[in-house]
Amino acid sequence: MNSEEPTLTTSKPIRADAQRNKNALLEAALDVFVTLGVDAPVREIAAKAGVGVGTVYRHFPERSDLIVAVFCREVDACADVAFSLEEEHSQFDALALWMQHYTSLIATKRGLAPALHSDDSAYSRLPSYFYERLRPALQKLLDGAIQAGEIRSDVEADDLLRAVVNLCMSAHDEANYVNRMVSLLIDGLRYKA
Amino acid sequence: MNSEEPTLTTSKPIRADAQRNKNALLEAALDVFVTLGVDAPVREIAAKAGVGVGTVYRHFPERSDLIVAVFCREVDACADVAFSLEEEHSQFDALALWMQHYTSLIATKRGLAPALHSDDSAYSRLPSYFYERLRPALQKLLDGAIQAGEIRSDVEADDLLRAVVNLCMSAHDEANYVNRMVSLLIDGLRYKA
DNA sequence: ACATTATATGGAGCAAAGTTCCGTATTTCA
DNA sequence: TGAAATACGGAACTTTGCTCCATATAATGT
Repeated sequence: MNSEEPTLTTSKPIRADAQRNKNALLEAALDVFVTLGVDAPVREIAAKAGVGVGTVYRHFPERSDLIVAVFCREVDACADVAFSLEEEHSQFDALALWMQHYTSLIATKRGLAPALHSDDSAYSRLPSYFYERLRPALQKLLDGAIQAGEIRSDVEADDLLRAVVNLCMSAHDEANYVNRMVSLLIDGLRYKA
Repeated sequence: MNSEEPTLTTSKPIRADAQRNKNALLEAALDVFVTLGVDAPVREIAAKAGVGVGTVYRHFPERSDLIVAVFCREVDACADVAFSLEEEHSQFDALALWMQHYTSLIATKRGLAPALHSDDSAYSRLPSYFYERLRPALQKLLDGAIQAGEIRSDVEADDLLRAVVNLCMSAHDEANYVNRMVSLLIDGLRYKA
């Protein structure tokens, strides 16, 4: 839905070049994380974004802040997809397609699932952001499908979100396994439609 | 059960001081891991064991080998406890006490649960060791309690082992929560004794 | 007991990666 | 256009995994 600076408490106007660099950094980081994993060196990301390391640390005081920012951005995008899917598909299809989309988010971004369960305080705000952003999106799809009589009504959004995270946690690189299990979950929703 | 050098393929006899240092290292590492976490610097462990870093790397070519060795040792100890408990308690009590012991193993050793689910190839041999060592121990206790008519008979050892790992994964530092859930699991076993 | 040899040790030093600092460059605004 | 505010780059510092090798220690045969 929204995409730009969410901070309504904008005390100071951000300089144009700073904003540009921040975006470039987020894009470069996503790219590098997918390729090299979240443990990729900061210098690598800085180089890919065409900035110096100093710039990275101005925007993201530490490594983990950059990781969190990238993940939050992806979570936002994933949540937003729910609304566009709902406009272009039947209730159930929208739900099924979203679950697929969500699953690939978790499966593709190595390090997201671990970060969600990390005891490192640097990642402590991730879980709440994650669930509070995605829960309403999925809930909306579930409600729609329930209203349409396409799925059962006793399923919690959180349970589904967690289930996928957990499945991906213990099944690295086994995309087929994960897809099979997620399909099974979705089919389970239709039981006693 | 066993405790000493398990390698039957002992090609060369190990020098006495080497063995001593290796043990000191394992002990120091466990200590440091519990205090500082598994990310503690190697130098710290070497210092605590009273050896140089070179010695650490002779015995454990890389950091992760030391971590794995420490965890395997703990797993061995935990499996062994099953037998002594069985001798001194009723079947059900032995089972309950062991589950408690096992739970604290997982909950206390930060980094064990994550390592079990890590996609880092350095930890790839941990999961199989873990389950293959603990499954028989728990199975024995379960069978005993089943024979005594104290618990139901349709529960898999693996399921219980995994359940505790998963519970601890998503509940850092919430010992109370974990204990409550594990108690619930154990009570569940008695349902329809 | 001692010499010989195989093995193990310690810790300086190297390399990689996170983070800081500050002189310089760019943007903003009047 | 000029001054003030802000941001930038990247050298340098720190931490940490790991290697190397001159030295020390244990095992073994005499």
